[in-house]
Amino acid sequence: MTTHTRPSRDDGTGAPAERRDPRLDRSRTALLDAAAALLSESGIRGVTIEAVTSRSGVARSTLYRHFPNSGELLAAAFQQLLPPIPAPPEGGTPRDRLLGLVLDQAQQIEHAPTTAAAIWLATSGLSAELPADPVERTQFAVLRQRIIDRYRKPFDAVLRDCLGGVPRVTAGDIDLAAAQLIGPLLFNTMIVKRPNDREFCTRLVDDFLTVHGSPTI
Amino acid sequence: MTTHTRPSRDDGTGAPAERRDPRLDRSRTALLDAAAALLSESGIRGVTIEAVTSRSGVARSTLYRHFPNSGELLAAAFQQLLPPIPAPPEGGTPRDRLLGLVLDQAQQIEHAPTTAAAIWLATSGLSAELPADPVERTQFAVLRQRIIDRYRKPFDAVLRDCLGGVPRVTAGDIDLAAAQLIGPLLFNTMIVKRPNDREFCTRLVDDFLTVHGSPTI
Amino acid sequence: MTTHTRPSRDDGTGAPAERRDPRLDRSRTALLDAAAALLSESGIRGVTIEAVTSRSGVARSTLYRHFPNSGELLAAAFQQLLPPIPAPPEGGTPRDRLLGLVLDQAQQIEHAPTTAAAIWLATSGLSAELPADPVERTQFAVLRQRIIDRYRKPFDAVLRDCLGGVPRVTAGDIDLAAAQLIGPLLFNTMIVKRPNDREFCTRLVDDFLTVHGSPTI
Amino acid sequence: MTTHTRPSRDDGTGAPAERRDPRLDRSRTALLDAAAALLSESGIRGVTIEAVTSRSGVARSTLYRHFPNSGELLAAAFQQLLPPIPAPPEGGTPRDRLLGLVLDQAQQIEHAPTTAAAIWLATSGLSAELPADPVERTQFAVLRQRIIDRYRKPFDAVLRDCLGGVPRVTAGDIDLAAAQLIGPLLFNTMIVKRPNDREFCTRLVDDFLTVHGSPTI
DNA sequence: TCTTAACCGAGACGGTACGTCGCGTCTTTTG
DNA sequence: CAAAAGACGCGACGTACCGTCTCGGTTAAGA
Repeated sequence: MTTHTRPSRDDGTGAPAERRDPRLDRSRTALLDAAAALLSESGIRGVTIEAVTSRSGVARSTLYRHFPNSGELLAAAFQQLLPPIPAPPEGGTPRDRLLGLVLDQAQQIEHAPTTAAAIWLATSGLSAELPADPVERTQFAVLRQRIIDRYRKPFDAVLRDCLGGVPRVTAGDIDLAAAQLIGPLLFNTMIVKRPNDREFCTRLVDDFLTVHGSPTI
Repeated sequence: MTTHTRPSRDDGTGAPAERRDPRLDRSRTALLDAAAALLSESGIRGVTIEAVTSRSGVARSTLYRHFPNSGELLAAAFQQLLPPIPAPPEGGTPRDRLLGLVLDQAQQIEHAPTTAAAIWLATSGLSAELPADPVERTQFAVLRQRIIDRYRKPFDAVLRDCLGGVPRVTAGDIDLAAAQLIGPLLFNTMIVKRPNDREFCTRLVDDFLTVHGSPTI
Repeated sequence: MTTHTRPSRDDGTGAPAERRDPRLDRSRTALLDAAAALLSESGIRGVTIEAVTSRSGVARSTLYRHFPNSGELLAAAFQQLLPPIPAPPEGGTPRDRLLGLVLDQAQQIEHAPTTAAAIWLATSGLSAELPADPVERTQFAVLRQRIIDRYRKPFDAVLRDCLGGVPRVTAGDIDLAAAQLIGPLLFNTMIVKRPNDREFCTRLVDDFLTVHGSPTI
Repeated sequence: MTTHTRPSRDDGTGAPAERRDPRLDRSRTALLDAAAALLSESGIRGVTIEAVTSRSGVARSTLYRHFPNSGELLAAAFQQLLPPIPAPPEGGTPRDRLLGLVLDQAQQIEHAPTTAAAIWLATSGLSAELPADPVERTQFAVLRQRIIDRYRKPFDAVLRDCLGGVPRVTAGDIDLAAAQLIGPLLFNTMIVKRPNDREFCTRLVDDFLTVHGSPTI
């Protein structure tokens, strides 16, 4: 089990971590470590309150002081397991960079926790009630944003770069590109259970460029 | 609540329904009706063994004679709720037909039970153990196939038709088309929570044709 | 630990015990045995749901099918421990019989479970909310009645006998006698923590007879 | 809610209250006020550590500096709520004075906190472990003494007075009188849940005098 | 007057017990 | 003899208090 997010005082709320009771961090870290370990070992079903508390040595009541329910705990555990967003490929032709990007994403989708998190988020939205208040940044919401960023961020960089010559690259352009390039990977993985091999990815990129590629790229 | 699948003796196992105790059908139908009703009323979380039995008046033990566990019951309930696969659009230019197809799918993804089922299937694959035996055609497997068909079948018809002039339309071609046209819809719905409006769908189809459209179409 | 109430199908509700699932009796008996044992070993505080279930091997949920809460369980455990109402003394002069009666009661009050039960009942009336519905014969109510009977029954027999010549012995007479003869014992035990020795009891009886004794007795 | 005991520096330990940090008194008073208020509002069950601290604004740790556990706090709260011992009736015939006394006590037993305290004390003796060390004058012990005094003191005064002519009135005589006159009231209240009306009290006194009354009284 | 030690609020922490819900297995009784 | 009825063991949930503890911040008392 490898945890990708370094332990941090920041609890994802963006609040400045001025002076806090250090015990809060201690117990929170212990909880997240245990939860993440259980998650990667036994899957979603393994992340029970009982298992997490007994493994971490943290008391039940303390757990509930950090997370309002088991869903939030799971969301936090997923965050713990998400690998950092890979740096977008920098050198080479625009085609190379786009291809690198798509291959990166394909690999991430292969990576269990990432997809699991994405799908779990979607499921939760259907089966359970979401926290309505958008202000309250729950772990659930944080996780959602991280998942989106994971798809979105690399495109921001590369596309903004590749289409640099073009006056305006709107957000809509990027959204469309992400949908067209990542969506098919998702479809393969989720629905038809087919692997995203290099050939498939190349095809996606080339088709994309056929349509959107300005002569300059 | 509307049930889309007519009550049938066929339990999805493909077994010939020759001579069976009629009581078996009675209780099975009652269970499925109750489960489907609960599913559409209260969502996945509402489909509990207790709720289904008490609502259907069928005994617990009888339920377990039909479904090995609550997951299978849920899968069956989803099937009950899935609308029939829409007939692929027939008239018009290939572009019109493709667009009709994509709009259909966009609408289906909007339709809660369908997406819910798809996502739940994906989640289950992650969190729970799947029935390993591929021979045993569980309701789970049946549901998976129906979901796939739902995406795949219409493309079979339309593409095979549109590209009729071309010597070979391989299965791979169809898979690619489905991935490129449906994947983005899925991405929008699941990840970024954006609606699939008509403009977006049109764009997908046009881009697809720009690349794959032979002069004939 | 000795249990004074024989195991019985009757659960105190007075319902005829026609044909019942024998498992109900099995688990109920196991629960009551465990609870009574814990009660006599560790006192009221020892009768926790956890302790009772783990000791009896009966599941939590089963316990709650028999007793709506831990209070009712405790009440039932007390019943289990109450010794049977002693047969009122029969031979001898009225004075002898009354004295025997009072000595009996003094001894009972010495007997921990009986007093504990009585006092616990009183406490519950103060600290917790009693089941309001008098129809619903909870274990709590049953226990209360048994405690009252324990004081009242022997007097019924003896007084009715002693004052036999007198045309009417009203319920009020018996109530008064019980209060005057048992009350002081209670006072000694509860408030001033003094023992009820033979001398004290004799004194009570003699004083009582001085006042109420007709020439005939 | 009326508190019968004036706020005092004396914490019942008998220690001389020479020079003390005034903050100690401040927090102690706040705690007792809150505890007494909660007790009279919500009964014994309402006097929790959390409720008392949050209501009084006193910190948990401060509370535990004053009271070793929640039982002691409750005992102190009871003391706070006990009305002062009523002055024994002075004028009139001995019979009048005795009757006044008994009616007073009957009324006190009606008064919730007093009985509650008495019964709670009795219960605690059964269910929990008492502080073994007799030297340490806990609030618990103090409360016990106050409850006893409450029954005993008035009798001391009246009986010593009434039987003044008689050479010796022993402590035993007074104990007996208290038991015979108060015990029945207790019995009525605790066991048979019957009210102590004036007729009953009169009867008790008259019977008592029939036996113990010298010709002079 | 200025320290400095006691006292304080706030509340995190490990525990124990509660009462609830859902599962999948099983027995008993009935139509 | 199969279906209903539902008891049963199990395991997880979220809540409520307890008594201990660690924090800094204030404040009264002695230098």
